[in-house]
Amino acid sequence: MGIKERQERDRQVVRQAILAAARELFVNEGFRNVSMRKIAERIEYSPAAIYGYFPSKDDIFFALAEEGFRVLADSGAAATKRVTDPLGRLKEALWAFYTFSKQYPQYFELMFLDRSVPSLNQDFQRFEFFQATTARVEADIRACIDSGKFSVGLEPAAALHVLWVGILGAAAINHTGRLAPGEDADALAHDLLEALLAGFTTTLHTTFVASDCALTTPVLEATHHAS
Amino acid sequence: MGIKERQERDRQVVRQAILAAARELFVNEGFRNVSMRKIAERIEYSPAAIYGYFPSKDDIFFALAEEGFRVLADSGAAATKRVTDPLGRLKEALWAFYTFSKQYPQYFELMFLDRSVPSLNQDFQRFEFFQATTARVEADIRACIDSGKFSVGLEPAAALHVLWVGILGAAAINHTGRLAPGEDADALAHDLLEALLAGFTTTLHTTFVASDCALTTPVLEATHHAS
DNA sequence: TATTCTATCTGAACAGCGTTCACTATTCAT
DNA sequence: ATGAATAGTGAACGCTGTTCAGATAGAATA
Repeated sequence: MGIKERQERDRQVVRQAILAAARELFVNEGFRNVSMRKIAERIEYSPAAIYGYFPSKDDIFFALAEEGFRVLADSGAAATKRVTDPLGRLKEALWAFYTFSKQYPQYFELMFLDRSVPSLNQDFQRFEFFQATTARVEADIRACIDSGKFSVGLEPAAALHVLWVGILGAAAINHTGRLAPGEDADALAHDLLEALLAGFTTTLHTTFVASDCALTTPVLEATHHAS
Repeated sequence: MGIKERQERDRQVVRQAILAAARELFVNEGFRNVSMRKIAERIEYSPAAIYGYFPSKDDIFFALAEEGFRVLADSGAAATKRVTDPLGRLKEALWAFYTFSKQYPQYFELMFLDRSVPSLNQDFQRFEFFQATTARVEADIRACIDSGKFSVGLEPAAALHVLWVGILGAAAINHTGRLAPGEDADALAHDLLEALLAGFTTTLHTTFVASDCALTTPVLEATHHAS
């Protein structure tokens, strides 16, 4: 009674072929150059055939994003494998994220910058790989706090988000290339992490209080923006 | 001999009508929902007519981005208008950027996140408004350093980029909404700036040296990434 | 005034896109 | 051998940015 199994196996082969073709277009030709017809041409099927395996183009991107999170998680694991010092592990993990954004710019854009894939906007928190990774880094941050290396007045989860969002900004600016001519994105990412970690080791939590400026309310209430 | 002038005036009227229609679609319906045909329908012209005013759709987006930079520059100017303290001005300017990203998400995406408009990738440094604004903030940073408020071992330009890239990351995460369920983007942006400024006031510049980890070389040389 | 020239706008078309659907061909279960 | 289920196709729908020949209107010239 191995017929059903073989059929299922065949299905997976075609499914993987679709994903491989999509991934190749995605990585090499870029995000916007992936089309159902191009995928179909590469696997020598008709465009309509793909819809027997994926409900829509978005679902293909969703599957690619899952791959991306797997690769990112493995990158982080590999980067922190040989380091036992919590602060060292933290640095490695953060830099692994930045490195990932440079090595797989298309994946990075899909996973963290793009808004055009509805399923990704909705089910973002479902990616276990990402959750597992953040949990691991969070533990390192907690260790840094407990050992007195960090005196930041933040919960580990919040501190992680601060660091991660910071390096995300550096990755984003490197991705778009929107930098002043003389600036180097790598040095920028480096300096940013340095400043953030320095702030974590010494912050008295009084530098940036809300009453200093209009931090809690929008600065622009009425603008001259044309409607 | 006012005929040429009137013709030119009429041209500008139509040109502005095109931009107004594009802007309305852009702001209300979103980035990807702007199409030449929809613009044409709104101004009651044929789609082809637009090409007499803009060489391509990209150039319309370029013009919208210019508007965006103007709005952003004005936001920054308004936010820092009543503040004379350099550090206060710096905070206001940074927060004005974050506020802008929330108030005009479509502009923000076009100006700082998107890569699908070729002309923006190429001519980014040509936006004078942005340059003028950064120069002003840079002066405030220099004042902070000179007065001893900042002991950061960075040039004002580099320090500005660090701060700006940090808040850009917070804006980006708020834009995509890719945050853990319990997290608040505003608080995150706040904590990030706090940590960065704290790092600037106290950093000994020895926290994050390259030799500590593989900061200068990619962590992922060989991955299991399917080719 | 009649004619030529110029600028502007249109309709139709091209090539591409995601997606749907009636239909065929193949394979499995009875 | 017959009926049912499955996989894949070709054609089409409505959309996209863009191009181009032709029409129309107005200004400049004779």
